[in-house]
Amino acid sequence: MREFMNTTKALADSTRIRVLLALRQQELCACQITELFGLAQSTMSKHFYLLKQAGLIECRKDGRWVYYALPGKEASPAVREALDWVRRSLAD
Amino acid sequence: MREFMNTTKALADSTRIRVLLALRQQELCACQITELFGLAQSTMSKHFYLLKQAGLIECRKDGRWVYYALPGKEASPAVREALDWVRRSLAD
DNA sequence: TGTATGTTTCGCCAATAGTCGAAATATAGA
DNA sequence: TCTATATTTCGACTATTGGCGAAACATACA
Repeated sequence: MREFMNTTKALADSTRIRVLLALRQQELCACQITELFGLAQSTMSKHFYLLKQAGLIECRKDGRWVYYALPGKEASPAVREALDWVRRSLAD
Repeated sequence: MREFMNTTKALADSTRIRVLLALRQQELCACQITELFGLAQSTMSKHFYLLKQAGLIECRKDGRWVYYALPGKEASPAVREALDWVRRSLAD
């Protein structure tokens, strides 16, 4: 329950949902997503943190850059179900 | 997207999730749920409103009482998917 | 080592959301 | 009609959250 609420709260913001949608095709650098959204770096960093906290994205550090992506096969069933639900609901 | 965010926001509160869980077996009167949760009537009324707004519950008025229940077959696919996701995630 | 650049952390502020009590509304029954 | 009870609406308060800029941190490169 605790973990589930963590997930629902992570999904209850349109900026964070848009991040998940942006990552559907390929991983992206934090700066690319930030540029894309036109919000402050610090603001986006907080959104990334919340999504990561919930397991909905994962990150990979490469030099100065941090790349974010949707989790792969290793994701927990709960995370996979959540992401599947988002995908199905916003298939357009 | 707009409607989807409405749903995620409705799901992003543990009291409202608990309402959905309480209704899994059978419909309940507003006063029963309120009694069960120990919150003010006005507080619960607002929670019911938000859940109803999102289509996640429906209500039936009988005299002085209002009965709430999960939506039946007539629910939209979006609503059904959301409720299924909650059910699967909190199956314990 | 020093500088430039990408990212996160930290305060702070404004907007949103959860909570309550009181008042208003609706309905059953005396 | 009057009273009791169930519910909703309203106004206020508080907690949480999204937003920003500045400062701190990390890393590549001159």
